Amino acid sequence: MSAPYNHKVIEQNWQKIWDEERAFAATDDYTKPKYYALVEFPYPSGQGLHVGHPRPYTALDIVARKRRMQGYNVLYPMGWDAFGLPTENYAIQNKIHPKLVTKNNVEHFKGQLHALGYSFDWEREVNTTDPDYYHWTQWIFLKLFEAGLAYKSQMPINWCTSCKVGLANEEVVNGACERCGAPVVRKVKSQWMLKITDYAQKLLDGLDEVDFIERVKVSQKNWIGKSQGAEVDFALAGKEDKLTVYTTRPDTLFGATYMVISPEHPMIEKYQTEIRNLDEVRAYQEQAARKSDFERSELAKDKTGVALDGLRAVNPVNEKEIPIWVSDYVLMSYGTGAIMAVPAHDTRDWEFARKFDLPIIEVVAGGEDVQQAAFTDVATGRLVNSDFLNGLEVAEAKKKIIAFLEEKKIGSGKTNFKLRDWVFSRQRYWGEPIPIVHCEKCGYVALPEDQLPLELPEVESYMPTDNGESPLAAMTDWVNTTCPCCGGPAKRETDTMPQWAGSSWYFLRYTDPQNKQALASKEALSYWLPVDWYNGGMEHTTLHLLYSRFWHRFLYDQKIVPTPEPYQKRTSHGMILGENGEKMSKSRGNVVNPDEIVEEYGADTLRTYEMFIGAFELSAAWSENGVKGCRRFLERVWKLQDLLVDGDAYSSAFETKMHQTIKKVSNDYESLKYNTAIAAMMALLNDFAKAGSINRAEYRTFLLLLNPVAPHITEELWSLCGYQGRVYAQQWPEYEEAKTVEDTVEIAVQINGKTRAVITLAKHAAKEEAIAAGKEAVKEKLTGTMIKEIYVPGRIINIVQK
RNA sequence: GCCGGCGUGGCGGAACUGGCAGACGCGCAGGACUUAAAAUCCUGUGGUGGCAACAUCGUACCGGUUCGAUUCCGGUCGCCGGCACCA
Repeated sequence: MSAPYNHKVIEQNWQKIWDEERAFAATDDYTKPKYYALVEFPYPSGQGLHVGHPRPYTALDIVARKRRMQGYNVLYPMGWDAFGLPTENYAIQNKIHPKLVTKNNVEHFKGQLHALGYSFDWEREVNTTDPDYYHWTQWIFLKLFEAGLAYKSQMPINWCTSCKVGLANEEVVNGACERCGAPVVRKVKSQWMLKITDYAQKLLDGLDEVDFIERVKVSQKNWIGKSQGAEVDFALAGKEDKLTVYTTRPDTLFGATYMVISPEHPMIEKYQTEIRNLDEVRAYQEQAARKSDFERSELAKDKTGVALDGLRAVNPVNEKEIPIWVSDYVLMSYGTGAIMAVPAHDTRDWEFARKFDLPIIEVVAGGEDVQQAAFTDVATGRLVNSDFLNGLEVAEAKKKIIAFLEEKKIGSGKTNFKLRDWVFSRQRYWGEPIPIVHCEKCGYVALPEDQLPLELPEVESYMPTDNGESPLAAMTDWVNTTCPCCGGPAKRETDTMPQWAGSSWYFLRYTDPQNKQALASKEALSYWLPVDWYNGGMEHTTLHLLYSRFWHRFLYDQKIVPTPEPYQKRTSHGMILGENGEKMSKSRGNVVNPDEIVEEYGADTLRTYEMFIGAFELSAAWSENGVKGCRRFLERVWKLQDLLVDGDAYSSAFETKMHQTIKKVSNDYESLKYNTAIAAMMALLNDFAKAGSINRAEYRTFLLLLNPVAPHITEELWSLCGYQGRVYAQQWPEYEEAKTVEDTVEIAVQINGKTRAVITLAKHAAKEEAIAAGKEAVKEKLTGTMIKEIYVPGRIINIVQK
C-alpha cells in the first residue's frame, strides 16, 4: 500500500527542486521556437493574494507547462505593478516609506505565488518602482515628448475631492473616483497630456490583425468610438456668422427644426448683448456648471433647456429660420458643442421637442408616426420632404448631401472619435517623476537621457498639498535645478506619472530585464515579441489594454519594437465570487484566503479546483465542498499507484480511451476549457478504478496530462513509480486520430423525433443496414404510414410516420 | 436609454457543425466497513405516474423554421457587466 498523500511535504520539496534545477528559466537560445505567455502582473496590495489571482495564473501556467513539453522556449514571467495609491495611503497613515511598504508586500506576494508552484521565470522578475525599471518608463515619456505626443494643457480635469488627484476621463466611474468612490468635480489645472487621439485610427485598425476574444475587441472599438458624419454650417439670421454642428445623420438635414448648443458654447458670450433673455440663460449656465457630467446625465429623463431669445439660425438647405436652444445634454467636449436637432429621427431630440413643443418633421419614411416616437432605423427608411434627397435610402442620401455641402462650401464629411487624450499627471508622490524641467526662457525642456533615471527624492510627507500640488513641490532643493538647455535656473516638474505608465510596457522589459543600455535589446525584442497569449481581467480591457497598445504602437513607429501590436492573443477570465454568489469583500465577510486552502488541501488542489470551478470566462462562486471534491480526485490519483501493473503499451481495453483523452485534454487546454479537461481526466480515472488496474504506459500518460494542472503530485508519483527524469522535461503525449474513434457506435432510433430505442451499429454502417436494424429495434411501435427515413451515420436514425 | 453577455436538476456546470439533454463534480438518500463516528468503497438521484418494462413533461416565456431545436429566426421577461444624453 502506498503512503498517505502528504501535500505539504511533497509540494515544498518539488518547489525546491524546480528552483535548484532552474526548471522554468527561459533560455537565450534564440534558435529555438519561442512562446511568450503573459498574465497581468499584480498590484502587490497589503491584503496579499486573493483567490481570484490564481485563476488566470494557473490557466496560463497550464499553457506554459504544456508548451515547454512541446519543445518551446517558453517565457512565462511575473513582476509587480507596485506604484499606486493604496501603498501611498498606507504609507501616509503609518508613516512608513512607500518603498518599504512595497518591499514587504512584494515579499509576501512572492511567497504566496511561490507556494502555488507556478512555473514563472523568477530570474526575470520586474518591479515598476525600481529606478532601473522606471528609468525606461521615463525614457519612453521623453520619446513621446520629443514626438510632440506629450504636451501640457490648461484644461478642466476631473478632480477627485478625496485623493486630490486629477483623473483621466477613463478613470471616472459614474461621476465618482474609480479608486475611492468620492465625487469628482471639475477643476482647471495645467496637466501633462498624451495624445492618444493621434493613434485612434491605428488602434482601431490594429484590432483586425490580432486574435482577441470578441467582447474585448468590441469594448476597444466602442471606447475609441469612431463615427462618420458631417460638419454643417448654419448661418445666424441677419449676421455674417455661423454655427457649426457635427452630425452623424446629415441625411436628415431637412428635418432640422431647431438647434441646441452647450451651455459653455462661446456663441453665448459673443452675442450676449443681443440675447434678450440673458438673465435666464445665465441662470441656466450656472445651474449646468454646478452639475457634474454624472448629474447632467443622471437627470436625463427630464430634459432641461432654455431658448435663446434674439438669436436664430438658418437651415442651409431650405433657408428656414429655426430657433436656437441651450441645453446641458449637449456637451462642449464632443463634436462642436452644437447640434442640429432632428426630433423625428433622434430619440433625445424627440424628447426635447416634445417637452418644449417644437415641430417634428418626418424626413425618413418607413416607420410609425413620428409624432408618437422617433424613427431611427437607418437600414429601411427612405427620404421624404427633403427636396433632392427624396426617395433615396439613408446611406445614399448621406453621400449626396455631403457632396452637396462640400460643393456649396457649407459643410464637409467628418470623422469623429469618442476617445480623448490621456491625462498623464498625478499630484502624488508614489509614481515615476516626470523628467521635464520648466525654464522661464526655454519653456518645458526634456531632461537629457544621461540624467535618467530621475529618482524620487526622500520627502517628509507623502500627503499631497491641499492646493493639489504633489508632495514633491515642497522639496525646493530638488525642484530648483538648472535648465539643460540654457543653464539658467529652472524648476522640475513635480507631478508624477499614473500607475498606467509602468504597466504600459512591462512585457517588453521581461524579454531582457537586466539591460542597462536600453529598455531591452533589439535581439531579445525581435525574438520574443509579440506576446503570444495575454490573459487578464475584463476590467482592464479598455484602459490598460488600450494604453499599452498605444505605447507599443508608438514605439513601433519609432522603430524601437519590431511589431505593431504587442499582444497576438488576448483572453479574459471571470471573477471568483464568494460562496453566497456576491463579490468577495471584507465587509461582506465572504473572503477566502488562498493560504488557508494551500495549507489544508494543498496547492495542487487549489489549482485543480480553480480550473474546475466553471467556464473560465464567466464568474463563478466559491465552494469549499468543490475544493474537497478536487482534493478527493487527487487522492484517487495518488492511490492509482497501488493498481499499477506492467505494460509498455496501452492495454486494448483502454487504447481508444487513452487516445480520446489525450485529444480532449490537449484541445481543451488550448481553448480555455480547463473544466472539461479535468472532467475528462476524472472520467478516465473512474474507468481505471472500475477496471481495478492501470498499466505503466497508461499511468505515465495520465500523469503527463495532469501535470500542468497539478504539477507537484504528478512529479512525486512519477518519481515514486520509477519513471525516468522529470515530468516537466518530458514530451507532451501524442494521440492518433484514427485511434480515437471506436469501431461501433451507440445510435438512437427515433420515431418522429422521439427516441424509442438505442442500438449498437458499426460506425460506417450503410443506410439500408442501419434503417433495417433500427426498424427491427422499434418494430412494435411502427404503426403509422411511412413518410421518410433519416440516417445520419454515427448520429441518429429517425423514422417519420403519420 | 444604448452596447455586450447570460438564463439548463437541489447546487457549480456539460452537450462537436441542428442529432440520445443533464458529462464531470458537489449535495442528498440507501448500503458495506466500524463498538460508533469520520474517512473510504458500492448503489441510486430532473419532475410526474407506475412494482416494473415503460409512458409523459422538461433547457426563462410565447411563437416560427426543421424529420429533429438547449443550439437557428422573431418577439417577451429576468439577471449580470460596460457606457452614459457622444448628436
